[in-house]
Amino acid sequence: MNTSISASWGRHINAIPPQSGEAALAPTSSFVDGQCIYSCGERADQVYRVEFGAVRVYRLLANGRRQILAFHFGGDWFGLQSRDRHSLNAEAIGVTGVRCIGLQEEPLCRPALFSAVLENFSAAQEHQLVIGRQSAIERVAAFLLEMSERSGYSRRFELSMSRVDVADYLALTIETVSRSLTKLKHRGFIELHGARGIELVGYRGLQNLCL
Amino acid sequence: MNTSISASWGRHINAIPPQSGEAALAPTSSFVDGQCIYSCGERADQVYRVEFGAVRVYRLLANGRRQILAFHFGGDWFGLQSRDRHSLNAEAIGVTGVRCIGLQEEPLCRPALFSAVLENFSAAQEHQLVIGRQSAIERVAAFLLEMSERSGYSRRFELSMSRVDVADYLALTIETVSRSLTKLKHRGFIELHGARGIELVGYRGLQNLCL
DNA sequence: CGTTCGCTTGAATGTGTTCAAAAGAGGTGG
DNA sequence: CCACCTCTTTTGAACACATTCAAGCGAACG
Repeated sequence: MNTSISASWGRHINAIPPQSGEAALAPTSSFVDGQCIYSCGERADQVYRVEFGAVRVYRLLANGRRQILAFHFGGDWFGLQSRDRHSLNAEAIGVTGVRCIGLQEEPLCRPALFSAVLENFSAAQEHQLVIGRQSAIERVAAFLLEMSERSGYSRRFELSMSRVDVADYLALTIETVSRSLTKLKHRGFIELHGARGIELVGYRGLQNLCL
Repeated sequence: MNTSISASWGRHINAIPPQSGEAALAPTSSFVDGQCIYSCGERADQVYRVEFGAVRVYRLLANGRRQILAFHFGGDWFGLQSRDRHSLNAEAIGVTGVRCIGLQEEPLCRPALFSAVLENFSAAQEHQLVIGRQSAIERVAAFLLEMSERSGYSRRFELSMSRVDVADYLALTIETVSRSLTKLKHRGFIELHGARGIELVGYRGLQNLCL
């Protein structure tokens, strides 16, 4: 159920009701794969933090194309907007737990939020560089390094997202992503274990590709 | 002196010394065209606000390519980083006045700064979309609309930057930018007045191109 | 065992890049 | 004021890279 551009879920189907005390201030909602966390046009009166699983933040264009602006994993804050309405969509990737915090309860200028935005901003800039000035194989290499870093710099890890997601994140097609992965394998930089399993053999080599 | 990737200026050559009172807290420095405001690796202990002129924020890649991440104009804040050192470069475009504010004097979480970062973040995301999922002519159209908006939605305006800057902002080559402008002219969307003068004839048409 | 879905591979096409040259614009000096 | 120079921009033709369309493969599931 990953090809959920057209078949999108409603909001908060499985939302865990807020409990008394601490949980009321920061309730955790659970989402299934492809389920919408918030969508473009809704009021942006909450910020979110990933507890487990992963989240994709994206926007759809008129021609039907999709650009994923960011992936968020455990501990990441997301959902902060400059205006009062969301201009993007957020969906769960796999079973995902998200802590929601109302902005009225939370001082907007809390240091943690501030650095969260700066972190998001920095990541967006980094990604601008990748999709702006890197070739297909370099983008895929950069992506793998980013995912490795996000999973604690592990040499072997499982991608939590499908090829479609990777392609829409890197502004490529799934075919080009697939071809680039094959090239990286043939050049001895990576080893593929099934569709999602990645092993970085030539870490240095990958880094050299990206800059 | 716009081709100043290799021939870069030193910092603060024309920096106006801080004056007593209010100016000491927020001194305004003046920069000439192409002059460096801050560069990658320097300590990021200040935030900046454009008083007049324009600023380009960019990064150079190993292969010599440049990606301009943002242009900043009068009133815009820039220079905020998540880490303590700049990961980007900032240069003046034309004669430019910049107000510098030390971060130690300024509470980092001031609402104005917070919304400035959100604004920057939002612009970066918007730009990700443009360079990720738009064709050359759509990017140029989006750029012209952005510049028009930045100059108070005027139908007729002068670009403050060269074609090289436009190209490096849109992740294209100068040739492609030039060709796209010509196409837009032939399609009756714009009128060109010299190299920098732009007149938007078909505002609606341009908007339809972008989404 | 057959179907479905996601991924990979192949061939043709198209869009943007690269290299090269010409045309404009702006500035200086005679 | 015009000629000349330089730098930017435009235009042209060949090329490269990613996309598109199409088919084949493999794993998961009923």
